Amino acid sequence: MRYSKTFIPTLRDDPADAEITSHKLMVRAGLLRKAASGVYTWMPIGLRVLRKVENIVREEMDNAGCLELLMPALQPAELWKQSDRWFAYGEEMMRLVDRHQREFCLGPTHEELITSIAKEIHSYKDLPKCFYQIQAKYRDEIRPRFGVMRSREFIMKDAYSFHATQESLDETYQLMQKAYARIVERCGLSYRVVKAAGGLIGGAVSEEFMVLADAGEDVVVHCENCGYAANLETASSKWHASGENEAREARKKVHTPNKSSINDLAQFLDIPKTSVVKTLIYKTGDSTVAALVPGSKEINPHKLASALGVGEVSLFSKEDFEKRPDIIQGFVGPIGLMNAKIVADNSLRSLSNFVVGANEVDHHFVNVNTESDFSADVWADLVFAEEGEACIDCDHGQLEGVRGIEVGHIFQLGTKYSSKMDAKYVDDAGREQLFIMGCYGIGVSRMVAAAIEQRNDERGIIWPKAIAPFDIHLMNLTKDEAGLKAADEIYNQLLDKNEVLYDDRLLSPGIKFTDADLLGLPVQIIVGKKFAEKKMVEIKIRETQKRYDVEVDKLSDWLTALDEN
RNA sequence: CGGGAUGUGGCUCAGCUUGGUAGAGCGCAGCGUUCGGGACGCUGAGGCCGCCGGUUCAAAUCCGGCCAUCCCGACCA
Repeated sequence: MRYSKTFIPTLRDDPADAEITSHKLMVRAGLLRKAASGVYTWMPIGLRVLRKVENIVREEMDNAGCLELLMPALQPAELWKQSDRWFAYGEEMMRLVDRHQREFCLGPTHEELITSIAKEIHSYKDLPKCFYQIQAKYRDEIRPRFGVMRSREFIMKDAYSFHATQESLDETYQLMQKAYARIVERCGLSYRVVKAAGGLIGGAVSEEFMVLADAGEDVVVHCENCGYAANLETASSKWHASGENEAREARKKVHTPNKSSINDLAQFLDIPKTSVVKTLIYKTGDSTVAALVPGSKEINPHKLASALGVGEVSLFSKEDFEKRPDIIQGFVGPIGLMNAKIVADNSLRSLSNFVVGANEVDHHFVNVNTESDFSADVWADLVFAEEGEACIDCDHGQLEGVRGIEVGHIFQLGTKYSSKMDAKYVDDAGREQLFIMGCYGIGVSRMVAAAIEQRNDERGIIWPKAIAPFDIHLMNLTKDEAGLKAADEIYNQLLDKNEVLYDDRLLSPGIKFTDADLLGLPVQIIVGKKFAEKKMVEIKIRETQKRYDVEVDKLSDWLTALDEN
């Protein structure tokens, strides 16, 4: 492609509304333009990158035996009402009404639609089946952010598998896991696979593919020793509460004037923060939940929600406390608490003689012990794992935290959707059975941003070859006939084996160099003054900035050698 | 939705405190000189100062409302 014939509007300044590197570079290099918050145009050169990622994904899905189809983005409300997600999805769903007042949404995901299609699989003999599509998804994010990293319209590859048995699902799940690993590797990115929370999609087994980058919105907790890795939302650790093995003493109520914070209270009573147990009041639906965790640890609301088997919990607000005058903010405790489910962190089992609120202004109980003083309705791991704590799997490795960008997520769904939507096949005994399902998503547009986030320098983007918009950036710096002709010839030759961007513009060299580094194609070939003198061109490797002078005749050998290592 | 900030040619911004002629750099067009890391000179085009209303002889500037955009939190590919 001749530069003069394409359209790559590059910018000198960072756009004012971009915060992170990948977003700034995507706009500056002319890949992306904003239409509205979280809604973007993929410019010609950006689209080339997107298509390359799509094609890698497509190849790997096809190799894994998946079938590509294309479902509509526009979906009728009825389907979503069958699965109850018309309500559960809430504000995040883009909804619209047609001229006949029929309700629709723009699909945030396609479990319902694909399940309705899968109903045409009637026999176990036709299982398993895995379908996928690459298509725009719509989610009315509370806060779109960071360009296409978190946008409201984005390109996703979503796949859905249907099975007769759990074993079959396991097999496909493993296959998809391998395919996903290959996709991220082929895109040239370093990543980690982590245990994940199911979220709104649901399901018991779920893993995320995280591209490692400081600008990532997620924190990956991992163990260098055994390779354990999990999203901070679900990560667990081994840590020890103090006060184990102490002789249990009798509970006592003490006066603690204005000491409602953990810090103040620990100081006032002269005890470690681990011995103060905080009681946090949450609501979920109409019910009230009291969550007990050691004062030194942060509660993880995701874990609380899954311990309760609900989608979401929210902390009591001022208004909630006003409605429950029996719950006294700052002095809440499990003893004598009415009409609230008590969920306690597992660590409290090995903690004795701790402190809790007395449900009375300015009072706490000391020397509290589980079993003798109160009992929990649910025991669970409720706290965030922290850096430096011992690994839950191997016991002796230390946990570390790194930031990552979630580019893929795979789930085992079980019969969650097939049961709601009554999707069945007939088994070998002639009986109807619900499909067992899995689903597998890759953020294709996000992958592009993640790649830039991981690979850039102060000059611009450094594309991995597999997803670069072109392979070679050829530029002609000469103005004389001979140089022009030579550059044209080199361009035509290179086209046989490469995708070439040929900067044929009549501009000063500085502009061409700067644009080339900003665009970040892996290899630059420069036809300049050495051509007139010695019939030589210069090859520059974008990543290393290293330059090599090469005779024109040897150019193709050189490029072949470059490809091979 | 809560907290913070911003809106002025295509882009990045100044001007607003103290009301009175709309500015700079870059980009764009033309001419000339340059030509290996965003060259230079001259000339020129381009702006309902986010929108609506108010105050005033007079509003980019002061006041009110709305809208849009960005950042921090809950959401997630």
